[in-house]
Amino acid sequence: MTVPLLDVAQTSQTLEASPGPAPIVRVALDTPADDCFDYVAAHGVAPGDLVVVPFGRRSMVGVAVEMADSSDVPPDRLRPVERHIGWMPPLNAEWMALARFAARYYHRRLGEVMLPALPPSLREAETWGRLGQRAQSTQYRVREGQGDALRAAVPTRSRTAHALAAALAATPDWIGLADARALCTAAPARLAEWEGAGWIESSIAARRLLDIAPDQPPSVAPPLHDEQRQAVDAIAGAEGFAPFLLHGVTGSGKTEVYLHAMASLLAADPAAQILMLVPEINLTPQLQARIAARFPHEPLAVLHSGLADQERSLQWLAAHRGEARIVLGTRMAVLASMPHLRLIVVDEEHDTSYKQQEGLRYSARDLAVWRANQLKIGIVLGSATPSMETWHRAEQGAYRKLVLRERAQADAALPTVRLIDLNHERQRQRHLFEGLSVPLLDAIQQRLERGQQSLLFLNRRGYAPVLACDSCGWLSGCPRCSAYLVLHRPERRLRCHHCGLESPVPHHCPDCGNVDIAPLGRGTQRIEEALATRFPDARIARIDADSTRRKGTAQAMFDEVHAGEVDILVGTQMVAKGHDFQRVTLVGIVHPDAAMFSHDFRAAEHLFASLMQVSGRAGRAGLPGEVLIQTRYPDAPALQALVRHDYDGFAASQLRERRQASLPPFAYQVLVTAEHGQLERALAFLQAARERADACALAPEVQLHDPVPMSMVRIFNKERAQMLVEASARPVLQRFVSEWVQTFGEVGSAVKGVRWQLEIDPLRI
DNA sequence: AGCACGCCGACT
DNA sequence: GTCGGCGTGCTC
Repeated sequence: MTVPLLDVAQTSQTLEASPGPAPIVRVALDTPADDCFDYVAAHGVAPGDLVVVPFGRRSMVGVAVEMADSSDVPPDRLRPVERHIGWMPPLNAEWMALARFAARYYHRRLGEVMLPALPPSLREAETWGRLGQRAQSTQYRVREGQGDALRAAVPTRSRTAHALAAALAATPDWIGLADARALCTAAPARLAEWEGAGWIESSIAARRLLDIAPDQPPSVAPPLHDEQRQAVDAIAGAEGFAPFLLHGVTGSGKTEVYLHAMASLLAADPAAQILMLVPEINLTPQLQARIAARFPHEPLAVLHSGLADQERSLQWLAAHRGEARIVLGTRMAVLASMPHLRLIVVDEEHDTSYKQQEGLRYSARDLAVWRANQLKIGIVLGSATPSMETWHRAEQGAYRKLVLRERAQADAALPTVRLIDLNHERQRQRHLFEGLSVPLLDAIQQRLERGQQSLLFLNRRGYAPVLACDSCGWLSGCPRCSAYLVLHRPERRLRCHHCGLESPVPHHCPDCGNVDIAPLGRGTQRIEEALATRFPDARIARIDADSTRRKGTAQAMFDEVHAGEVDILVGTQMVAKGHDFQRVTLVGIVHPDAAMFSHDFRAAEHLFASLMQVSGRAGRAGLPGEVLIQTRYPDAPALQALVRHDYDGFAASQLRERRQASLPPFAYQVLVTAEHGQLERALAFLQAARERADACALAPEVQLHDPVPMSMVRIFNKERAQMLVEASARPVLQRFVSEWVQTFGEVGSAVKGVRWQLEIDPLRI
């Protein structure tokens, strides 16, 4: 079959021919000035379309939100839409409702949510053309005015045809690949007939359809154990909004549950799309491979910030047009347009990466839950250590709890967790070797002798966190931040991990001239070096943000570990997530104590989660695993709970404390941060804002704490202060904040030059 | 947020 | 006499 390609110009022309007056269009633009701006609509502009409009003296891309007959803006000030994207199906009402919710909830303008949610090439009108050419090649377009005829011709009793009809009813002019697939499997003859009748213009999509059914069989799904089976049945059998917490230790086979549930859904509904979120880019390649192997016939799109602009846009468009049946991505993917979304999976739901820490500070996990509720579909939140928020909701019955108690491989038991009491070690006159205790070193030695792997975890990259002068007490502080410059020995540089400042390592103390300046404390580089000294024959690898800076090195290093080419692996948080190291039988946690002194009430929760996660790397394939934790605080509840593998008990005690102290999830919080060259000004801004709060309606029901300097008070020469606002009910807090932020403009006039930000549901305080 | 206009100090 | 500092104000 020869397939005609559409060109973009032709498509735009056909669209412009469509009738209808609708003189005004409201457009969302990425500016804090307002939610929408009114324009005189061009022919064919419809809600959900991307448009280019004049704004001030430049042009901007915006989203046409709705049509209107009139505007509050005087007619002589209304300007016309310059052009609109011709070839992209409009964003649907559900997507716009999601954006609207996020804008309201996070107190941002509509356009500030909508436009950053689009891939970069769509936000820039200059790149529309090229993208259009490429994107055009994968879709069908229903000829103008033929939608009804096509609908009428769809055989009504076929389930796939129903899906097609529904899709056509939603967006009459466009058929995505998923619908075309349905058509082809349901009625290939009919498709040819319709094409013959000139109702559809087909493009390369047809060829892609043939490509998509490749020869290779799907990878064999391993048999499920009972708990997995029950979980899959529950998820697959659920109707309407169905939130699940899948609680299972590392290695209990959560991913298999996801894959089986996905398989069941994809089979049941030929148009269905599934969204799967993972915390980090690093985790996408291996999961992508696993999904592609299991579902070789299903188009899979991947969305994360590591993709080149054009590629990301094409992946996004595949999701948007319903072509991609599975979308795998990081937090940004929660805002992807997916017209046939039927199931959401949030893996490692407790992971703090789901919270965007700049710009629109959204929680992808929370938005995912909202989205599932909006669409009345299922959502699975998976974790070995659920967040207290999620756990609490599950305990309350708002989420259905699915538990995987056993490890999937019957021969893989939970690892033995032992605490190495450093106080005790010292009493026995046993000295640490570069921060490594005798029992830990012995355990590593044993693994080397047995040909097994060891993993050492510490959450500090670099060689040493600070350089110190012995004689005068000088410390290598960052001139721009209230942080120390970290020594990176291989590179012979001092680096600030907060502002990026770099300087060469000084040969003598800049204050007193003393040449005896020494690194204080230990990071991954120093531990790597120490191990190399102690175990000269061992093959040692270090995985952290420094060693994997170059693209692709992380994957290559993980591959080496998997291939058994490494004896000892040293790493940060990066090694804790997602990777199944089959031959690691020892996990050593070098220095967990810093977290015990944090002011953050979530520190214990996060410590427990990260230690539990890294512990899970030990002992997976029939070899018993051991976890050794060096600590000076062996009585810490998080460590004691870890020894007992007792998440439930730990969570119960955490929640008890939180309830007593009225902390989340028993209270709701908003953090206001202010930034200025002088701390006093930042504090003054917050104080002024606080004084305005009394005039707001719900002020008596919220608690405003004192403005205080942030714990990292200075970054890049900006002093930062914060003020915490709390209430016992979310709606109260939301309504209060909505009213209160409107006074911030006046506050800004009173205390000038201060940059402020609102963070809803802050994670770190 | 951008990006203008607008009104006061050091330079050819 | 101009270049440029960022204070104030607007964008349909």
